[in-house]
Amino acid sequence: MGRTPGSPANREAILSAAKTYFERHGYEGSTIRGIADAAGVDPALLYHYFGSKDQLLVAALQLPVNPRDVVPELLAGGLDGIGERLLRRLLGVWGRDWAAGGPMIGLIRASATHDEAARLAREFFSREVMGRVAESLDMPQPRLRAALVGSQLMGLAMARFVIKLEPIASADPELLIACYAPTIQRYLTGPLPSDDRPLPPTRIGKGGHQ
Amino acid sequence: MGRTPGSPANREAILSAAKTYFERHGYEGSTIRGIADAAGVDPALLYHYFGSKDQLLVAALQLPVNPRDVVPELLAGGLDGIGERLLRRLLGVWGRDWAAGGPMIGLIRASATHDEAARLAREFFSREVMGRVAESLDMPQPRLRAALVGSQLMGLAMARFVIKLEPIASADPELLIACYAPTIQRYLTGPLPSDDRPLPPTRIGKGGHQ
DNA sequence: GTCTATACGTGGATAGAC
DNA sequence: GTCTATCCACGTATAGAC
Repeated sequence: MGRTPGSPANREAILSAAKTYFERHGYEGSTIRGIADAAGVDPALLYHYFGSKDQLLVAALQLPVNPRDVVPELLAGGLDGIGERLLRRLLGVWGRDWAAGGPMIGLIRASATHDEAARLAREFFSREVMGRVAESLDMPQPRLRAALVGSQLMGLAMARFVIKLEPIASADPELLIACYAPTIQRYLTGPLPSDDRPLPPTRIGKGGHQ
Repeated sequence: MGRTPGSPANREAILSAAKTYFERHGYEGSTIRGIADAAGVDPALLYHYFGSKDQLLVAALQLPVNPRDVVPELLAGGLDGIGERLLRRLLGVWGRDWAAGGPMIGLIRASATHDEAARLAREFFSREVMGRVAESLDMPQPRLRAALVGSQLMGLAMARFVIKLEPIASADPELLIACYAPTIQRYLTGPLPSDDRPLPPTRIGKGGHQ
């Protein structure tokens, strides 16, 4: 997608600093001045490049990998063991501690206090992730399934990186994979309750598309 | 435990307002002035009663039900169907929308940006919840099990109340119970990976107590 | 117990020189 | 493109009158 307008010396530094800053402190906890300091540039530059704190947030939280590519790639391997592959991939991206590259953590953190970040996360999840899954997953109620998966992954992220709940926080990735894979697998391919009994008027999975 | 010192007219109003305020806006998003306004009192009163914003937070986030009582109560019903009972109980407390009484949501929200809140959540979870579970649950690796449960519950809370991810956000509680109960049940009573293969030196469940 | 006034810092954002 | 200076709003917290 070409190059974003104006990518000289410091723009990347700002973006990189903003990424880890939002990741650790959330939205309100992050300050323009603080990010500027971390990037080693003048605060005014952030406005010059991004206009506002909000816009810096959305710029910083662009994911390094596009689910548009990843989701089909994971599904291409077949439904068997997809839970395990998904987890292994994700934990690889997140890293063990605060290695850069976990803007999703930043998004989660920011979502907790900042409404726009929550909206961002919601729309991203609904459109990019759940949409893709719904397209490719040959199962009833794909949106519900994707949301269930998302909820468990968010919980894992919270426990491991935000709350730092032991033993999850410092557990070996393989242990986490082994623990969570069956859950993810069931959410994606297992039986779901409303297969049996019809649902109250919450219109779920009705209409089939999206 | 008796009565906290100085419980006149407005103290309860402040506490109640602070509860819902932290619940919705997290820690940094909540302001002394805002809480005071919501409670209909003067900002200075908050300092008079609680001393600081931090102390107000810990006062406001005292859970209405004590896990010390709830955990044994749930376990008393036997291991069969404990996942479902746990979920039903929890969703009942949380309510459908922003009915007061969900300080746990506030704690989660605040934890995302405020380190002390995260520490609070961690210690509360480790000591109060996981400790109780470990005592009463006759299963190997009780701490890991409790943490897994916690992670899924946090994820559910995030999806339903913070990110508002559909269809989870507006789903009928019974649907959620049906979806999540098997997961919780497996985390509590199902087989866990490290029953088979020994773990890397992350010392989990080794030593047995706390 | 309750409120007014205020100190003091810090945050986001802008104007304009270089 | 980069930096200095600055505006202005709002945050926590305190002192002290009533």
